[in-house]
Amino acid sequence: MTVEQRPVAPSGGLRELKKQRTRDALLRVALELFTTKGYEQTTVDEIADAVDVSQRTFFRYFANKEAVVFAAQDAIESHFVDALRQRPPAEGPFTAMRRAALSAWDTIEELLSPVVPVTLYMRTYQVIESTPALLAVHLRRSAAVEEQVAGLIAEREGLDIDADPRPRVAVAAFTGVMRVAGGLWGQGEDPSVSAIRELTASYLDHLGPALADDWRA
Amino acid sequence: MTVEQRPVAPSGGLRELKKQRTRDALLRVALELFTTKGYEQTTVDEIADAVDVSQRTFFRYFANKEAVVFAAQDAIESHFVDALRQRPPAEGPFTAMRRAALSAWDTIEELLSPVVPVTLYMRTYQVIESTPALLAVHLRRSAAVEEQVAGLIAEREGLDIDADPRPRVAVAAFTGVMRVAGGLWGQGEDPSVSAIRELTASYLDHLGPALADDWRA
DNA sequence: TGTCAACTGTCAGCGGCTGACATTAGCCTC
DNA sequence: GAGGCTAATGTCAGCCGCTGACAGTTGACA
Repeated sequence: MTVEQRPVAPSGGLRELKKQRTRDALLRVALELFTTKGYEQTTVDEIADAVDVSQRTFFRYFANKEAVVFAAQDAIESHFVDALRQRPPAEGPFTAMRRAALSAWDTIEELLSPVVPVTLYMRTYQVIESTPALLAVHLRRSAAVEEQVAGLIAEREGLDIDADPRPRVAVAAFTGVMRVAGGLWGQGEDPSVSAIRELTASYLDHLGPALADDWRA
Repeated sequence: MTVEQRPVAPSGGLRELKKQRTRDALLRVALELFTTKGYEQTTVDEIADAVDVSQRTFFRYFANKEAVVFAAQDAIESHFVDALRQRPPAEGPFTAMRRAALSAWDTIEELLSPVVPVTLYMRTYQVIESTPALLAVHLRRSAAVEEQVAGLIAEREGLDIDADPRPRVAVAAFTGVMRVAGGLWGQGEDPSVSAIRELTASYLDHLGPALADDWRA
């Protein structure tokens, strides 16, 4: 009942519907402000005022100012994890992660658009990458996902995650590369889904060669 | 008292010395408090009071509360970068990074002890790993170092960092593994330098095997 | 319609942090 | 030494994020 409701699950009730509306309004207004005047330049009071709601109410919907920024990211991350779960067990760890990532990008529009315009999210991502405080939180959240993914990989391979280092190591390398791609995309000029998708694919392709200690081959 | 003493060292001024002392005092008191009662449970006012200094003065020495925590980390990171710079150019990227990391751990005592007791730093590291806000900042800082290291690697190999993805990819994989080791060490029970050193070495050894897509070999 | 529970607003307050201005104290010259 | 200069510090006021407490409002449901 507190802060982390799902954007979905409407199901009748005027009360529920109003809540849904306020939450959506807060989310969109906030992202709009963040992407136009910047995250730190935007005050929680401004957001609340724009939605005609008290500041206290804002904090009843979102645990803190950051939480608004990562509301969409939440969905995306579990989207990727779901995709990974559906990979056939025969695929090796890297193949599975790679395909899960790419297929997650492919279906991101359907996932996001009910909640937030996709282009707004894309701009939000760039705000994350360029705002130190947000980047820090983003990295920490990624680390948490990473741990979860490592667990999944260990499970797929029938390994004990605390006994065999390979799941965590492989996932660390994988998400490290993903992060590089995301970072470069955030700095680039093409804020489209296809751009980040291609970057991801290309950089993952370079992981193997990059690990050889002799690059002059 | 009668004899006028000329300061032998040019940096000997009383003013400079006092500044040094307050800074050191703030640093140690802060780390001591953080490691005993926790980072968020410690107030900047407490720290300042313990050193008989106004809160405002604290913020003149450290940009923010976090900065105290990472003061030592600063030294360590540039220590590693320096070690990497001194690696013979013939070494491949991974060999160079690996040896730089291990040699940095080997000489960490001499580096730290003038500023802060090494055991205090070790405990501080565990506070970082277990405090979400600090972990986030730590990861962001690591990302910055990563970028710097990628530049160095590119330079060693005579590559254009924006044209060839391999430097960033390799470094991302490398530091990903380092982070896993650091995280596990922070959760473990042996807060010694040798423990983290061994963990680091062992996990780096697993990077190659972990990247093979078939782990049943 | 009236009761109950959920949702919201208001208020007071804490902690991190900053700008502005006054005060102290090291430094340097005469 | 006395006095002027300036860096370092203290004090004060205030913003912003965030929280607990309490009271008022408004859906839900008998």
